[in-house]
Amino acid sequence: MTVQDRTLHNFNILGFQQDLLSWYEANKRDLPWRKDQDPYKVWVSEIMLQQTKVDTVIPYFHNFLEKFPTVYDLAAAEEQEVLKAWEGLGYYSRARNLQHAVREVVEQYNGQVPDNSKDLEQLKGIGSYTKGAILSIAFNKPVPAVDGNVMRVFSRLLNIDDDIAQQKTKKLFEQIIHEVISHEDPSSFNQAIMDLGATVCTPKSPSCLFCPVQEHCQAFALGIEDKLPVKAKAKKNKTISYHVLQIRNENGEVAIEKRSKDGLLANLWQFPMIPVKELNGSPVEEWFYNQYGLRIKMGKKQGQLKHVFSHITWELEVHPAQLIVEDGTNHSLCFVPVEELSSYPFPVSHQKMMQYL
DNA sequence: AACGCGGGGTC
DNA sequence: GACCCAGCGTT
Repeated sequence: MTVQDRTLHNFNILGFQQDLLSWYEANKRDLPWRKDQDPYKVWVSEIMLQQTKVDTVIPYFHNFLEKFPTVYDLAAAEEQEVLKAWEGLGYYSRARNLQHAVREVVEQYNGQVPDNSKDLEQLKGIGSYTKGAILSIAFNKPVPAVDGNVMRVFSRLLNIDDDIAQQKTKKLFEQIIHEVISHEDPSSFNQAIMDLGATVCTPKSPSCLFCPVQEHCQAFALGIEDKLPVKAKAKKNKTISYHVLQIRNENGEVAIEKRSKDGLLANLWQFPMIPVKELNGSPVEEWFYNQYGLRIKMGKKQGQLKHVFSHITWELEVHPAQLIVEDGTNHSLCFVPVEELSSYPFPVSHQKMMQYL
């Protein structure tokens, strides 16, 4: 059974393309990365837009392009500079992978973003969606760019109830778009689906009465648009408690450290964090000495905050502390003046704690 | 195939 | 609270 047999047997492809594209021509959003088709700008915007709303991305996009106008500027930058420009945007591996890939483009492709699938998909951070987005938007090639929007729109259009959280469902939609995409204007086609998904065919309360492709939509005809798409529930979020120390030395400088190069918030900076679970009732000062080899005296709690990630919740209790002896031995802490903190990339949770300094 | 990976907005 | 968002890399 082919994709066409299962889903497209009664779908008016040419009529759909025409209705979609003429709606897009009249209603497309005015977005900063749509001013030209510079592949580098398209690339940066697509990485920023992964799991991130347009309104959040816009100021970051402007700032990033101002700091790193070309692949050469980004390739030459310090990673910490790039992370600083990404600070607050989340999913920081996107920034590190983007710079890694841009350096490869400079070295292997003479600074030209590849215009073919084979080369694009082996660049770090470019998966199936981003590859399709770059090829279609920047190079006008008829390649599917299937994201959450596309799966939502087409699950409703074609009444497909496969779980969109599954990998194989994304492949099904890529086959469908392969059949349906406009070869006349693939760039507008892919962007039109995204605009439609963002502004009309929304996750909740879609505006079917104003939908330019309503007459092509099976879910609307059946009155089941609010039942689609089907998506498996996410795993439950776990809570971890920490004491966070804002340690001053005799010069009033404050202690920060760089996080691991792997895992959560990789390579960002933070105030030292003590997992409450590891204390087992023993004093923080003792745990800290065993871990860092430095004597400190902890002060009274200054405040607390809760920070929710997609898969973890941090419960943070903020304490001031004083360094007793600077022994000059190896430890991972840097003592820096408070006014210099703004030059380091910090997670949002630690930015919020700076009010207690 | 499942999981780790941010942060903000909406209802 | 739960859910969503122009997903990807690792295991």
